[in-house]
Formats: sequence, C-alpha cells, structure tokens
Amino acid sequence: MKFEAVTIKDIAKALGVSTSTVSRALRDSYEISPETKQMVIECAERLNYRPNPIAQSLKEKRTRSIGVVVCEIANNFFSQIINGIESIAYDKGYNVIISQSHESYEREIMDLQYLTSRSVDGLLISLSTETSDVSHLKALNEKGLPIVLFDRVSSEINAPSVVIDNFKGAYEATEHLILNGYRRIAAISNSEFLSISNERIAGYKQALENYGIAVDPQLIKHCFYGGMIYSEIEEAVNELMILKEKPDAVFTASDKLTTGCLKTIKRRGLRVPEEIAIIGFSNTEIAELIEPHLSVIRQPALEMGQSAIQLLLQQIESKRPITQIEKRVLSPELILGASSLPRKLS
Amino acid sequence: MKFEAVTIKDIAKALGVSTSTVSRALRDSYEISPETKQMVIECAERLNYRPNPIAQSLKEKRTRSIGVVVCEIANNFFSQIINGIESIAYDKGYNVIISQSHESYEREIMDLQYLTSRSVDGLLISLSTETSDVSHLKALNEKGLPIVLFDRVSSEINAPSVVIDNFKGAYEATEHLILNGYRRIAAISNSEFLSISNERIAGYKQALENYGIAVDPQLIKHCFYGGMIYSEIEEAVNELMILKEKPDAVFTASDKLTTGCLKTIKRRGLRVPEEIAIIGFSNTEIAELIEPHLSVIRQPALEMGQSAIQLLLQQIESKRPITQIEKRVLSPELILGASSLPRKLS
DNA sequence: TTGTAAGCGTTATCAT
DNA sequence: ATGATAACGCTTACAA
Repeated sequence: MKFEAVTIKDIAKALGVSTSTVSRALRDSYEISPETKQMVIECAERLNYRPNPIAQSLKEKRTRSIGVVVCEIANNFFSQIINGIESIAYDKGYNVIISQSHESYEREIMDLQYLTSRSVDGLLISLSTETSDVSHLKALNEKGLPIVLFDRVSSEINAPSVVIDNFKGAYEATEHLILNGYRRIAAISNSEFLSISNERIAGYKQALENYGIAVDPQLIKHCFYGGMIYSEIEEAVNELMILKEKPDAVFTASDKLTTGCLKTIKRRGLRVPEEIAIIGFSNTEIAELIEPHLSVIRQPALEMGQSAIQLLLQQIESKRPITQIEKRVLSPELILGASSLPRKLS
Repeated sequence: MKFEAVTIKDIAKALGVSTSTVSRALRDSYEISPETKQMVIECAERLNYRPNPIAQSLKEKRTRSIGVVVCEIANNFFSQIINGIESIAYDKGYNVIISQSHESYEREIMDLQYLTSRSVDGLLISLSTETSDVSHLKALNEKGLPIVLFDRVSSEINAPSVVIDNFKGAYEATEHLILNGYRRIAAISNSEFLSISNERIAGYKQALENYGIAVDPQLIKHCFYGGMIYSEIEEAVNELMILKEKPDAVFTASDKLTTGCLKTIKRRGLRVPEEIAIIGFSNTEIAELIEPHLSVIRQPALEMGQSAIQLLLQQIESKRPITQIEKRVLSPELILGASSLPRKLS
C-alpha cells in the first residue's frame, strides 16, 4: 500500500500476459477464458493485489466519495446523523468526507469549493445559520452535482431533502406542557432565517391557539447561532426571567438550546419543573439523566442520515437526472420522562 | 466541476501554448517568463480552472487525505477529537476520511483495509476495545504508512501517540471523593484490555492507598464495551448496589460510563449524592446540567485531536522517517460543580 | 524560456 | 480469447 504497491502490470509480468487481460479477468469479463481468469485471480491474491482507486477514479470520472457539510460535528444531533450516513456509505463502498461550516456562510462556501475540488460524487448538506443565499448550491446542482439537503433545507434548491416534521414535534411538545397545566409557555428557537426554526415556532403557536392561549411575542426568543454560542441562550433565558409575568414553562427548539437552557436554569438556581418546566428537542441522553420527569422530543437523527445518503446514492447511481424531487419527512418522537411531567401544582 | 471540467489542456489550447507551460506557470515555476505566467493565471481564472486532485494524486502518489478510525462518531469525546482533527486538516488542505470500528476488531481491520486501499497519506487511530492483536497496524507502519495513535494506544506499535494522563485524572477524581468524606468508593471502567482502563484503575487505587483506604476488588467493575452497550453499565451498577456493604460513591472512567451510570442511578431512584456520589471522566455538558454539585474530569479532547494530526502531518511532510517517537501526554482537568461536591453528611 | 513525451494505474477500443 | 494502444489530467525529465 505504500512502498511496493502491486499493480496489474506486476501480475501481467508475472503471468506473461497483457495488462488488459489481467484487467478483464479481474473484472470477470465474458471474453476471458475460465482458466486465465482462475490464474489471474490466484496470482492477484498471492501478490496481495489491491486496485488503485485513484487510478480508477481518474479513468471512470467518479471517486466513490461523498461530501457532507454540517455546522458542527461535535453536536449530538449531527454526529448521530453522520453515524447514519457513514453506516450506509461503508456498506456501499463509498467514503465520506466531512466538513463543518461552524454556522458560517463563508466557511460553507469554502467547504463546498473544497469538496467539489476533491471531486466528490455527491453532496449532503445541512445549511449554516448564516446561509440565506443559496445560489452557490443551485449552481452546483444545475451543473449536475447530485445533492441532498437535510434538516436545514431551502426550497430554492431543486434537490431531494430529508427533514423532521418540526411542526408536529413542536406542537406535541407544547401540547404536552398545556395538558399538564402550564399556561405561560415561552419558546426559544434558532435563527428565524432557518427553515426549521419557523416550522417549530409555528407548531408551538398552533398548539397555544388550539388550546385558546394567546401567543405572547415577548415569550418567543431567537438565538441566531442556535446555542453554538452559549451566551446567546443565557441571555434569552435571562430576558424571560425578568419579565413581569415570568413564563412557567419553556419549549426549546433544538438539542443545543435544550441543554443550554437547562444549564442556565440550573445556574440561576431555579428548580425544574417547580419553578419552570422545560421540554425541547433533544438527542442527548439528558432525558434520562437530568430529572426523571423531563420529557423530550427526540429527532430520528440516525434515520435522517440514512435516508439522506440513500436518496443521494440513488441519484448518483441512476444516470439520468431524477425528475421527481423526493422530500422525506421523518416524525419526531415525544419521549416522556420516567414519571412524565408532573401536573403543575400552583 | 461536473459536466465541463476545465483542464490545463483547455487553457493550453486557448492560449496556444503547451500543457507543460501551463502546468509550470500555475505552479509558479522559475523557468516560465513573468508574462506567460500572468497570461496563464488570468486565463485559468477566467475559465474557472480547478486542478483535478485525482490526477495530481495519481502522479504524486499522495492523496492529501488522512484516515481516522474511532470506535464511534456519535460519542461526545470522539466527536470533539474529530473536531480538533478536522480543524487542522482543513487549514492544511488535507481531508479527513472517518470510519468507525464500533468496538469491533474485525471492523477495525476492514476499516484499515478500506482506508489504505483509498491510499490515505497517514492514519490516526484509537484502538477498538476488542483489539488485542495489533500486528495489522504494525505491518502497515513498517510498510511506511505514517501512523499516530491516540487515546487507546499500544506500546507494541512504533508510532507517535497522544494520550491523556489517565492515572492523574483518576487519582484526582478519587482523591476529590475521599477529601469530601467518601470512603467506600466503587470504580467502573472499560475493558481491562484497554490501555486507558488500567491506567485509570491504577490512579484510583493509588489514591485509595495514599489515604489509607483498602482496595476492595468487589467495588471494581469492568464493562467490556465501555458503555456502548448500556445494559453492561446497568448490570455493573446493579451489582454494586446489592453488595452487603454498598458503595457510597462511584468513580466512572469514561464519558459513556459516567452518563450511563448516572442514568442507571436515576432509574433506580437513588439520590445523588445523598445516597451515592459520582464523579467521572466526562466531556458532555452534564456537569452543569445534572446537578450543580456534580464534578467531572474533563479530557482535553479537542486538543488531543489537534496534537494527533499535527504529529501525523509532521511525519507525513518530513520525508525521512522520524527517529524519535514522540509521546504526548495531555492533562485532564478536574472541574468542580457549581457548589463543589458537598461533604458527606452521614 | 518553452515544447515534447513519458509515466502514474486503470479501463476501453481497437485489432488480431 | 488475447494483446497493443490510447486515454483520463497532471507533472517532469529531457530536448530544443
């Protein structure tokens, strides 16, 4: 693999045949006699021959590698997605090149440039918070690069996508709080420019409305960097807690926001849920860890990764461009804490 | 990048020069006149030329990509390490191909085969729990593949490594419990075949001894899959809790074990730390989340990733084999919970 | 200073 | 059924 590197030439030489014969034999071509095939295969094994994927790529104009862009790897939700992606990629003989946007538009552009210069066969991407202009992706897509968007998507790009049913998740979370007696429910969400964010806030509002609770704009907070910067959340929570009419519960719209919010609440010495209840999207183990009564909305992250790469490989491997753009919607799951959320007492 | 793909040939044709001139001009060779250079560079820009890394790799016999093998991506400790690796790799123009062993020896072998067949320029690996025989790695290393081991290492391989000072971390954790009045301290660690595990247990034992507390083998538990399989931890905790003399505290030797242990303890309805105190290695945010008084040993994961890839690139880029095998040891940090661990009351 | 040509390892198109 | 040969895009002796 490093110093020697057996090639088909070596096999050809050893066997006194031509390289094309070797190549064909190894690819099990019909025009090679069984005996020769046998011979070649044996020799290849003996010499421990491994085809050079670089050379193959050069010839075949495909690299069997796919690019993935997420905001952060060290984020439970995304690392679980990557896990799903990797598992399928591995099985299908593709490799995965991961890069992070760190929620920066510029970095996202750089990543894309990098990945395409690496000639990936396809791209899986979840947009950065800062990304509002998606023309770079549109251009790539129109040039023929297969793309699948996941989680943070944009309707402007004509590519398949996999998303969570954010509305539903948020609705159920909020409803759960309402059914347990909470009335003054705050919401902390991501940047309002993010697709996921609005859907979640919409679900939250809908639940309130359906139960006849007025939506109070003061209770809705947006964190532009969605918790990547902790101080953002801290500030949001602090602002909520100095309102004349404090919230009695809070719905957090992402994994990071949930943990960040909890952290702040704990730091402020507030008791959960006596002083303030909390429910949110979460893929960490906090549900079982923090308090037995804590319920969460779990996003099917692994499944999202698997779906995304399946859609991508499908697109890559079927030559002709897909006409029907598929959009998969996965359902989040309301996971009740060990003893559920206790009904509000006051 | 996909359908058209501008090559140096196109530039050459457009300018009426040879491809070698173009190539040399782009690489800023001294033998090309400034005017020609200027011309070529402008033309390249105009046509939006991007060099084909595949072709370059084939020629230069290096891919500018490095392989990473970890047990699980969706593990906070490792995803933080990968974050560190990726950050440096990105800056230096390398790409990172990640694969997971899922703690399986066979899978690790497959990963290695895959990565080397992909002709990575170097390898970063943290051994799987099941790996006791490292001859596959030795062979690769001796063949000239630059390797750096991290976290779970093996002294049998003649390669640089980056590790945490596990002994120290475990010692300090245990000491912290002792100083707060705990005496019957259990330890839950990874497989006893793992380098990190023994060092941690050794630190734990040393602390007990230094404070005149007898080591009770009954209180030491090993989880072979280190928490990847939750039931392992559950069982370990359960076994501890049915002892005639129950532990009053537990030291957990890894991130997964810490969260898993907490989860079990919460499930059993035990109060922390009144009924049982806990301290352990952790890179998740639980310290601030669970209980304000919970202290943890934080491992410098990001730094570990950065160190590892730096050592690797150093090895890759300096042609001649390194004579001095460097072994970096990073210090873990004892992070006290908001109000520290309360002194045991009983 | 620039061009020609060989070569990296493979596959594919011709012949034979 | 097999062998020469060209080609993929790029780099680099070697010529000129």
